[in-house]
Amino acid sequence: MAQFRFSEQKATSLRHKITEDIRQAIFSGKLKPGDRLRENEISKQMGVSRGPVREAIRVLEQEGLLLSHPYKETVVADFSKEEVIEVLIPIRLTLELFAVRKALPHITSKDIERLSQYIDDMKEGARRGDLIKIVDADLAFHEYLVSMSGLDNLMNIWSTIFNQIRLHFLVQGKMYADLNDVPSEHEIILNALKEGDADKVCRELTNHIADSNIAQLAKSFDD
Amino acid sequence: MAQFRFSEQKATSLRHKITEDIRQAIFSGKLKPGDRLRENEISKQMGVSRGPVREAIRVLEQEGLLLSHPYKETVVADFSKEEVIEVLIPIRLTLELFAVRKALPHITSKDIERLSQYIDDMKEGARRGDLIKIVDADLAFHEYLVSMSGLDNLMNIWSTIFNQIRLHFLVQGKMYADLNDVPSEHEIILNALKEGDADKVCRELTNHIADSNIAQLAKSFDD
DNA sequence: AATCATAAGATTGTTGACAATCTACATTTT
DNA sequence: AAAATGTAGATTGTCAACAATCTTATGATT
Repeated sequence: MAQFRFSEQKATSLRHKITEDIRQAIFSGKLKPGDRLRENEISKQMGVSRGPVREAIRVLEQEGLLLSHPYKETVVADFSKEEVIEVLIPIRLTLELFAVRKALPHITSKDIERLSQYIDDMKEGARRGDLIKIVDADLAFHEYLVSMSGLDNLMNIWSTIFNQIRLHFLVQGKMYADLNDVPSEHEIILNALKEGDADKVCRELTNHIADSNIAQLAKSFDD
Repeated sequence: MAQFRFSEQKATSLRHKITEDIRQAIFSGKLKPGDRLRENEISKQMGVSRGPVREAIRVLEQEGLLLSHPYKETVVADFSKEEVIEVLIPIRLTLELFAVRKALPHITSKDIERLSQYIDDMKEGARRGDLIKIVDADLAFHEYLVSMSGLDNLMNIWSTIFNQIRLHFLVQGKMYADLNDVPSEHEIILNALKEGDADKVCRELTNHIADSNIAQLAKSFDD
């Protein structure tokens, strides 16, 4: 096995899996905002003790996905439409613009290829009416965009904010006005990236994130 | 006691106090970047069990102040000068500008008064050469500025970033070029706030945060 | 009936013991 | 001596029991 290399084994622990499981339960809609989490119930269902469950809760609380006060119940967080529109989305946009400006100078053809792939996924999702596939590809596209900055810290903050927005949209139900718009909007961004025009990329990103998202939310101002 | 109201009693718990104690140890310089945290040692010194200590570690890990991997040691995080200059300070500035624009329309004379008080504290600190007093007042000024936006979520994100920056400056030692500049720089911002000129406030804030901080860091580019 | 007090049960917080894993050092092997 | 192997001790991860606090239901008091 001269040249062969095994891929690195990242040690894991119960609390990491539990954290991921709960997060997954939230983003799959099985746990909705306001739903209560009982440590006992969770640990019994998972077949583990309450210790690691509590640690997972602390992590998710810090991510803003859970709310918890001493001796009081823990519930899934809820983000008001106002907070999403006025705070979360503008912050997300700011971070993403910042990331893209950082990334643009040293972007490679591999990056373009990968972003292209995500757009293809969106197209296929749109064709088959597979909302989950579109959501996943949408997330993957933007996540990769931010990761291209190479700034771990930025990535972490962005993820936190993005997840909060995501949770709000999830509970709102309607995420996109028209599934077919999703790939085309991202294609515009990708094209601007290819041209290497930072200002244009930012302009299109702003269009995409701020305008479309907020318009989508504003439309349902009656609930 | 017709009109009187007691201040709310927020129930607390060991893990909160422990979290605060460790955070305090970091910001007081007793724990420096790279220093190792042993759960056993901490719990014995504090006279508590490891459970709440571990939960506190999870919280601080999520805040970016500690680094921890399964079965590996936990250490105090370190932020490179590059990361602080290129990422953390720009993000901090962005968030603070955002907060100030949100706050400006409904700012009150009470707010102005309070900010004024912090500047007085800076002056007294400068006169007595009390660095800690200046640092505290500086933090309090900006924290209050952000809190005036009324956006809890924004406040949380800002605090996280600010603490990371703070940790870096702490370890660098030299925080201000000249103690006497601190109150005057903040006075400029306060005056712009009084005028209610959002653009001017933002311009001065940018000057204050980006330029002075970064210049201060850049000066010591030899380490 | 509405308010207050009380107690039982449920839930979260904390603890000390045990298990899994890592680290550093000693031992062997080459 | 250098590299590989194998312990012993230290450290982190997990567990199950116990304590503190909250919540709810019940009954007493007005």
